[in-house]
Amino acid sequence: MKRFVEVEQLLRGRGIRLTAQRQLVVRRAAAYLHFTAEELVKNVQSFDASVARGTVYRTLALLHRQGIVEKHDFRYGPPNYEVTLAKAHHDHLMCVQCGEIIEFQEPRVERIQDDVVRRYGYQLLSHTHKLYGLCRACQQVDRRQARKLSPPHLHVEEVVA
Amino acid sequence: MKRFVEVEQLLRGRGIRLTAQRQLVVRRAAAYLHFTAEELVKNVQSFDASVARGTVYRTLALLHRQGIVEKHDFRYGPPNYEVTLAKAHHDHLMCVQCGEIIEFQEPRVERIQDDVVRRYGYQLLSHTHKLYGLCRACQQVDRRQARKLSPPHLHVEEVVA
DNA sequence: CAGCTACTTGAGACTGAGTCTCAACACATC
DNA sequence: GATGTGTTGAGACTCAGTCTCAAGTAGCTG
Repeated sequence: MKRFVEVEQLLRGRGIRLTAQRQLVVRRAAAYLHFTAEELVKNVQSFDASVARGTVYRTLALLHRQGIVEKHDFRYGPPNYEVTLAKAHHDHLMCVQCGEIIEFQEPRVERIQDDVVRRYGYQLLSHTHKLYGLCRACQQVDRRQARKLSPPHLHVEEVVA
Repeated sequence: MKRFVEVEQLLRGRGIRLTAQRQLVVRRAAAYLHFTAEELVKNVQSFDASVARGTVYRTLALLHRQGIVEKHDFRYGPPNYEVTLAKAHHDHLMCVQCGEIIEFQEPRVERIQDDVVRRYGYQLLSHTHKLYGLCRACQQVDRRQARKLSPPHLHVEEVVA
C-alpha cells in the first residue's frame, strides 16, 4: 500500500480536513525518504505553482504535531524531514561527502541509553544518534582526488512506490 | 590551569594572530559549558560593546576550524557551541523542560558504532548521540503542574574557573 | 622608525529559512 | 443559502548567520 494512503486515512480519522493542498504536500513528502522544507516547497510547487510556501510549512508542522513526520538536524545545512508513520524506530548514518543517508537499527544502543538515563535520574523521552562518515564510493573518490578525477557520484533518493 | 590559556597557547603556536577581540571571545567562550552564538555575542559585548557581531561569528568559525569548539544541533533553538579542547569525547543528555545539559561517556556505544559503520562499508568520521528527557526536578514540576505551582527551576551554567 | 603587505575589524547590507498577519476563500452544518 | 470555523495565498517580518568593503592594525624588512 502506498504510504500516503495510510497518512491520509489517519488524518481523516482524526477529523483533520484534507484539502487538495494538504493532499499534495502529503503525497510529495511521502515520495521522499528525507527532504528539507525548502526542497518540499519546490517539489510541491512544481506540481501546483499556486500552493504558497506558508501552506507547505504549515502542513509540515501539522504532520509533525500529529507524529507523522520527524525532524532531523543533520549538521551541514537546514534540518531534514522524514515521514516516519508505520516505520520502525531507527537512527542515521550519513555520508558527509555525497549526502547519502542510511537508516540503521541498534537495540543494543537503546539498552545502554536506558542505563545512562537511569544513572542521572532522567526520564527518557527521545533520542537521536547520528553517525557521520564517508561511504564506500566517496572513500575512493577521496583517494583519487589527488589525481583530480571524476566528480562525486549522486544518490537518487525518490522512493519508487 | 584556566582553559583559555591553553587555547591561546595553541593558537599562538599555530601562528594565528591573537588580537584583543579574539582574546575576549576565547575567554568568554571558555567561561561557559554550552552557549549559542548570539549568547556569546551579547556576553562579549557586555565586556566591550565595540566588538562587532561579525567578529564574534568569525572567531567562533576560526575556533571551530581549529578543532577547539564543537557545534551541537540540539533540537529546540539555534545550535549550541562548546569549547572541547583538552576535554575527553562525550555525548549529551538534555532536559527538554529546563535546558540542563549533562555530558556522558559510553565506550560501549562507541564499540557498537564501529560495528554499524563496518556493516555498511563506511569510514566513521564523527558522531552525535543525544538523549532528550526530563531531569528529576522537572519530572516533579510536571507532576505538580496540575496544581499550578512554582516555576521551573533554573540551572546556572557559568564555569567558576 | 618609515614603508609595505597581509590580516583583521566594525558597520551595515544582505540572505535563507522560517513565522506571522490578514483578508479572501472553502467547507460543513444547519 | 446563511453562518461559523478552518484554511489559504500573499507578502511583510524576524532571526541567525554571512558577506562586503573601507579603515585599521600587526608584523615584517630595511
